[in-house]
Amino acid sequence: MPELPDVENYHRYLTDHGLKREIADVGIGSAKVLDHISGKDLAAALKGRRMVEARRHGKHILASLDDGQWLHFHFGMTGFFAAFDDPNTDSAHDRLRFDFADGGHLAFDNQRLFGRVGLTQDPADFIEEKELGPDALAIDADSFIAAFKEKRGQVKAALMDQSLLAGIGNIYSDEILYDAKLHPKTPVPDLDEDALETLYKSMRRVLEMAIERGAGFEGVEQRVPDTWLLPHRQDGESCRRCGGTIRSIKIQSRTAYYCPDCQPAP
DNA sequence: AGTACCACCTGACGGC
DNA sequence: TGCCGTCAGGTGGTAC
Repeated sequence: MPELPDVENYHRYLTDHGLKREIADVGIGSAKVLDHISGKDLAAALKGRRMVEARRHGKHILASLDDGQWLHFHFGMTGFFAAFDDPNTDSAHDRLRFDFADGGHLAFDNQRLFGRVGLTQDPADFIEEKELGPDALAIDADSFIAAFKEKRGQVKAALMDQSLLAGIGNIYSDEILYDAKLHPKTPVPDLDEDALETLYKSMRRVLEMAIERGAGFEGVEQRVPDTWLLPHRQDGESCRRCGGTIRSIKIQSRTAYYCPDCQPAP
C-alpha cells in the first residue's frame, strides 16, 4: 500500500497516537524489519524516551526522540501503524511494538517484512544517504519542471524515480497519468513546459485528494471519486471518463493500468 | 542514464 | 477440497 498519500496519513496517525508518550518497552515481532540495529540496542535506545516530532519525506517517516536521535520508518509494500489501549489486543502482523508507560501501545504492522525501522542522528543526512529527491508535495512547480527537463526515459518511470521525486509509486503514478491524460510510456523529453505544468497540477490534485479521502486506510477505493482510475484498476474494466477499456502493460517490470483512448500512445 | 531481471517475504486468488 | 503457479501498491543489487 504505502505510497506518499498512505504514508502521509500514517504520519498523521503517528502524530496523534505516538508522540509525547513515554516508551516503557519495545517488543520485537520480527528482527527483519530492523535496519542495521539489533532489537536489544533499539530497545535500549528507546526505553524511557518519547517521540517529539514526526515528519514525512516521500515514503519515509522520521520521528525525533527527546534525546535528539531520530527513528525512521519505511513500510515497504505492506504496512501501517495501529494504536491500542488494551495490552491484550494487537495488530495481526505486529513486527515492532512500542509499549507506552500509560499502558497503551503502538504497533508497526508489516505483513510482508519489506518495511524497515532504524535510528539516525539527522534527518537531512538520512535523506541524502537514501538518495531521495524532494518530496513530491513539497516541490514547487518551477523546480518540478526544471527537474523533468533534465530527465529522459518514460514518464511513469520518472514519476516513480525516488531520486528525482520522493513519494510516488505504482498506483499513484498511474492515477496521476490518468488525470493528466498522458500515456505512461510517453518519453519525458516529449513533454513541453505546458505539459509538465499540467503533470505537476495532476500530481498535486491526485496526491492531495488521496490523502483527504483516507489513503492507507481500508476502503479508499470507495472514497475516491468514481471517475478515478483507482476503483477500476483492472484489465477490461470500462473507463468512467470516456467509456474506453482499461488496459495493463508492463513498465519497468511493474503493471501499469491506463485508458488507451484517454491516454493515447505517444 | 535507463531498463531488465532477480531477490527479499507473506498471502490471496484463479485454474485445474 | 486441495495444490500450484502467479501476482501484489517497494527497493536494492547486478548486468547490459
